[in-house]
Amino acid sequence: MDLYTKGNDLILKQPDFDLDETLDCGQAFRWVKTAPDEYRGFFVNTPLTISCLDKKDGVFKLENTDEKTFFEVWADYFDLYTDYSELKKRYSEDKTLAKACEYAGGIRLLKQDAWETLSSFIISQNNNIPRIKGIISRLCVHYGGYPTYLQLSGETVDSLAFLRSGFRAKYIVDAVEKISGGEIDLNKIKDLPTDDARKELMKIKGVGPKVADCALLFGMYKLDAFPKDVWVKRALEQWYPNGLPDCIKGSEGIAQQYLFHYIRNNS
DNA sequence: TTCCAGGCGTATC
DNA sequence: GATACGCATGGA
Repeated sequence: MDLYTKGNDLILKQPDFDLDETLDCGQAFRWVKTAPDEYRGFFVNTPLTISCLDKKDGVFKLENTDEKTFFEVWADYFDLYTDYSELKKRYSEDKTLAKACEYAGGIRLLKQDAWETLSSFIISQNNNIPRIKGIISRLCVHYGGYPTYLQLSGETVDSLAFLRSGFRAKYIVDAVEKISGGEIDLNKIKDLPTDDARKELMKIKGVGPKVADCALLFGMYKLDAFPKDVWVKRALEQWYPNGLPDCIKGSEGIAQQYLFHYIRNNS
């Protein structure tokens, strides 16, 4: 990571970072492509416009932010303190992962907000990415930003009908009730071992193993969480009938991102 | 029209 | 514990 100021812009030099592969690969749903190699989005409600000036050298322009916010928010969000070259080198001991890392070497894990991630992936179940984005967009337009669980407390299945989220509305309501009521504490869950944290999250209706693992991985940075959606299940059947390779141990979740993206775009 | 989507709750064995 | 089925919505 190398950050400097040029006029009114922040310039970031960062290898192993591709905007399309990272911001539009199904781990976050609120980044909007505003031009080729340019996205606008948020960490919760902190805005950023980011564009790539030089793909080969990994040069990015950050607008609508400042240096203080970069170090408080974005450096962590984009996981810039992790060496992805090193990670990919380790993953590439496995032949399939080597191909997946080569296919989309600019994927990074986004370290997102726990509540936004949990609620977004509740909405994601048995749903496709364009429609997930639509539901979350309607939610944010309605509240003028991504709503906290406190803002949502008091909403009902009927009052959330404008989302057109189908059967998922009742799950959102249950998550809001349990979290705003104190029955579930996301900050405490963050500090639990992954298996215990998963059990806690699954007390919420509509949160099963897959949604829980997405919240654990993307929202609580539990790297050993390994969400198994329909695509990853296909990848496991096709490439790993005898189990996952040892070279991903300790950061299974990041390897999962490469596999998810690879099989989704090559089948 | 039918099938599918970053699944899960419920019923049944 | 495993398996089968329904579920809201909308795009292909």
